[in-house]
Amino acid sequence: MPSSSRREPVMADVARLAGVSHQTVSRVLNGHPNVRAETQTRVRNAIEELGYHRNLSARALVTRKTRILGVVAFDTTLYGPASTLLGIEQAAREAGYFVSIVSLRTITRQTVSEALNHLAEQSVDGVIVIAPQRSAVEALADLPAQRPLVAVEGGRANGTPVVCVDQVGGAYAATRHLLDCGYHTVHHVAGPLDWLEAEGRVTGWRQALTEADCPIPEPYYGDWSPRSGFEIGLRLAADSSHGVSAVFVANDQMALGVLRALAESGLRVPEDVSVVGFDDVPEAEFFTPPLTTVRQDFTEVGERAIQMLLDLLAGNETSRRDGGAAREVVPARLVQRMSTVSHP
Amino acid sequence: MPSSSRREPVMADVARLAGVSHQTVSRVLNGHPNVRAETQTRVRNAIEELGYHRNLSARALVTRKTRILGVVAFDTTLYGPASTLLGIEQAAREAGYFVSIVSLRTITRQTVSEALNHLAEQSVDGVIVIAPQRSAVEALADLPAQRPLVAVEGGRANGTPVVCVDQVGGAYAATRHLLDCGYHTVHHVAGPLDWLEAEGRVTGWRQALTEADCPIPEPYYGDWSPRSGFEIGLRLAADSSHGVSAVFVANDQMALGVLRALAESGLRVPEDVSVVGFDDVPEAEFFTPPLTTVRQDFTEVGERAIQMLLDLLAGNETSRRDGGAAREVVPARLVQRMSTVSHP
DNA sequence: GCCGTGAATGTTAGCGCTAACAATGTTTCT
DNA sequence: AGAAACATTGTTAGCGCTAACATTCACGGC
Repeated sequence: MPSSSRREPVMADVARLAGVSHQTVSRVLNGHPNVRAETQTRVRNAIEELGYHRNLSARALVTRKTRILGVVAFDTTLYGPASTLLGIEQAAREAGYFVSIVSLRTITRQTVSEALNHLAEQSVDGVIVIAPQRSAVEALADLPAQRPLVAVEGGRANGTPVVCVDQVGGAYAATRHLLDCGYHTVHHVAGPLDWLEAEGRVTGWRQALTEADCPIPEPYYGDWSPRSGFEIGLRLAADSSHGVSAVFVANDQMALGVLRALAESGLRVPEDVSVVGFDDVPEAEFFTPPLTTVRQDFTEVGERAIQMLLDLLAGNETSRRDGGAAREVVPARLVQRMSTVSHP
Repeated sequence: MPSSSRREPVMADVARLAGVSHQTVSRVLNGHPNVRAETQTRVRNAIEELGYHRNLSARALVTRKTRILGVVAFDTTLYGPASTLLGIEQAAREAGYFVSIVSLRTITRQTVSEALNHLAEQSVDGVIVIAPQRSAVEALADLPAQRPLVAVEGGRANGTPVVCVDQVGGAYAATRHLLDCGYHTVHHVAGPLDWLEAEGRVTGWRQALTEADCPIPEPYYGDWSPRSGFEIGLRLAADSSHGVSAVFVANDQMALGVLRALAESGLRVPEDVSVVGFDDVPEAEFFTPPLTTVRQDFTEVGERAIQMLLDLLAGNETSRRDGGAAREVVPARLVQRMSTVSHP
């Protein structure tokens, strides 16, 4: 079987077959302008015939560009990060880049730094960090920024460009919606405060209450898990005698736990308590009852992050770390379902 | 700022600083045995001092190994694929490999083939395909297998090594559990039949019923989404007059829809109908009621897949496509919660 | 004391590609 | 017509690394 033992064809093989120099093959491959149409065809046919494809290592060695983008992500089993990652990967591939991922189990300065080193080893052309926690942001701030970098949900530490969802606006809309339902105030089940998303949602919630001149109850703090939502839900139920009747929960998973706790405590949603979540996971529509929540367009976030990173690469580092770092905000919008109802 | 304009250090720089040849540096880096301890230290110090790290493109060019593994995945926003991907990535990184992913929106022969081409362009050392659909398996079978490949949930088409969860056993356990609760038979809400997982679960369910000599009702077919579960749930509720009272649903998302539909139809779970799901997503514990389901250890699957692929790479293609392709089966286990109850 | 052995290091030759320059033809302008 | 411009192709020199071979030195057996 000679064909299987033959080595992969290289540019010189194509050149020989097409009767040109290897440089001409390179020119065809790279779309250089000054190649005769007839020569192009001959080269392309030879490429086709041999099943040739470029050796990217050799190319990267001389161009100093790997066309690999690195992504650092945290807890990719959650709907949000997973969707963002998907958007990133598809946009990157579309643009002719490869995506190398590093998933973190925990976010600390050290793990973030290790992840970036791992990607640096690979000489990625640029990095996207899905960095929802304050510690990640700090880790980024500390690190020498040798390489184009875009943060997703990352705050604006040290002038890193950022793409994020309008957490404040989404939370404001959720809270406003509950106030519009006729409640005197809205309780809040927040996420862990070292998460920027949690903080933004607290801010939006508080802002809506302040504007409407409502009392601002102490928020409850969960850890995003259904379990924490459940436990807080039990406390909410106990407190409901003294007026808990509208709750804005910082994510859908905790909202699920809250719903469950309220049900177990004999409270009906939305008749006794109205609940709003955040994320709009695919399941939210089928909770009991279907959850009114705030939709985030994660795919859009991923696409914009890649776009920003590509701009950075094209602009050859221009406008980076010049104090005027870009910040793109993707809007969030309320999706009304059945866990909220107008209240007399 | 001279330090910022200075180019990245290369092996020769390290060699100069350590007073050795570049080859000795290479030997230290690659753990060759015959280097004096004192020399090693000098080299390592020089590496440290310069912040040197190898240029992997140059290395790959000569070794013909990129140390990149490719992963082709489908719908990574689902809990299962996302978890598997996570396990794969972490195990690969542990082993000193990089992971390049390609996410597919749809699985067809063409998209799978394109994804593999994309990875081939990058000269990945090996590929893992998370290939839960029959069409993916067929696409793999068609493709020239130039490169070590492991399939996850992929059937055993054409002798590709496979890692998968014991779908049949899990479904059997779920069905058996419902029979043990005292039901005369168990209805099944299946996934789309071109998914191997759906097929395996149907098989396990049917097997348990056959063994117990129970009537085998026609399964309902959904598309994994909560919505399809909901719609089927409404039909189940309508049918419940003639005896639907135990349901095994092929995944937790559809089970959620079923629960919702039953509740809307005024049927209580588990008093009127018992329901078992499949997957054990983190939310399952907080459904209304908490869902009895079958847990799959996706992380384990990912780790084993990497292990298998590394073995393949180490064994230098041995034992590949020799008819005796490996097949590892990861057990699934029933998690009892509150959506099932013993029935008189 | 001489030689074989092996440990420790250095030297050389590419891997396959692109950038830079060189060498041709082919227009086009004056 | 001659020169200047341009289009088209070829030639050469590395990019930074590892494999293979070459060299040096120390040591033990005879």
